[in-house]
Amino acid sequence: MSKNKKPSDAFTDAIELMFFAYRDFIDDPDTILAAHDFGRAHHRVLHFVAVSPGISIAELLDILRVTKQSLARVLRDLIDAGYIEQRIGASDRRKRLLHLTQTGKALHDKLIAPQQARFAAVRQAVGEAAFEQWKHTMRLVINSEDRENIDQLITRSRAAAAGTE
Amino acid sequence: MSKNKKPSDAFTDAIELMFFAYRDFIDDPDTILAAHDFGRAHHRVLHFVAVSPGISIAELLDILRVTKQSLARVLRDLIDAGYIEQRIGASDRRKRLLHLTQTGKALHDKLIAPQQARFAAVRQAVGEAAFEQWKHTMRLVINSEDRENIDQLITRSRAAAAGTE
DNA sequence: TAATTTATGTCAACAAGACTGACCTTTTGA
DNA sequence: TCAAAAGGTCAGTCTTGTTGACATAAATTA
Repeated sequence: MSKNKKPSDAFTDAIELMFFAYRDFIDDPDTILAAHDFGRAHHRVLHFVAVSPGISIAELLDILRVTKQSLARVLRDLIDAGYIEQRIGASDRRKRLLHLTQTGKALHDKLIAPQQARFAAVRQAVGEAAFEQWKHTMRLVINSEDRENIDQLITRSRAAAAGTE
Repeated sequence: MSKNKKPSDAFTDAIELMFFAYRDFIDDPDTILAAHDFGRAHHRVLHFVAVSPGISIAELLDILRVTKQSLARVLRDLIDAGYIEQRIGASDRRKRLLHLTQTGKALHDKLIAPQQARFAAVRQAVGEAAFEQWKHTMRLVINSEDRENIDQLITRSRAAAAGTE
């Protein structure tokens, strides 16, 4: 009975999986952040500075898609608290290039750890191949016009991470 | 050089895919909602009432993981605007069971359409099997203690959707 | 050199949506 | 009958998003 679905009824499971997976995925860092009097907005800034050391304000605005004012507020908090430092650009002295301090790196590591553990468990459960397949599929959920930029960002992230050791 | 990664450097790509995929996934409905003077919070309520007709306030609070006050505000908006109606529970008259009105259903359809289109394109690109594999993997991103509840919710969603035709 | 554009900072004001804590009514069930 | 459960509501706070205006320093262009 009723194996027949309207086309418009499709994909509700996928949509709900996005909601619940994201909800849980973001929950562990949120708990840690609360203890530091920071919020998700601070986390996002910390993360993209971590993976793109030397990123400029304009680039960060482009990734986060928030206004200058929204960014300025949380960035100020992070700088004042000594987690991020600004360096004046060598080639273009108008630019403020952002870097994590040692404390900033430590906090980022602490925030990312539960998310890494989550994905380590997932890969463990489904296997390497299925996990790579998941990433490939997930990439296609992103707007097509953004994919190449994000590919580059992820490549840079890998390089930055490798440089940390 | 530096093919060797620290264990702590792993999964950054997966983490960023979560961020960007969710960002774009949520963007289309947001645009539609703005035209109706509603926000994401309204969307979430509308959605879970759509897929679980007759859901109670307490159940909805449990899914959304927000406070009674947060829910009350947006629910009030939706009821006042005629998108959701409350029916007093037959077996327990303390409960307010939530249902979409015809207008509510129409709005929900409009909001979910771009997300369905997004996943239709993804499934088209990767194939049925890989898409099912993606869903299986995505389910494991959810906290293990929540998975069975969500399985049931998704099953109910399917039933509700099938009943619509 | 002078004028313009770019990158960034900052101020004020506002809105959505989350939170806490208190207190209320209605209904149920022991 | 009375405590517990389901829900409603009030007041106040916080974070994070928004707009629009204006300021400064450095780079670029005419």
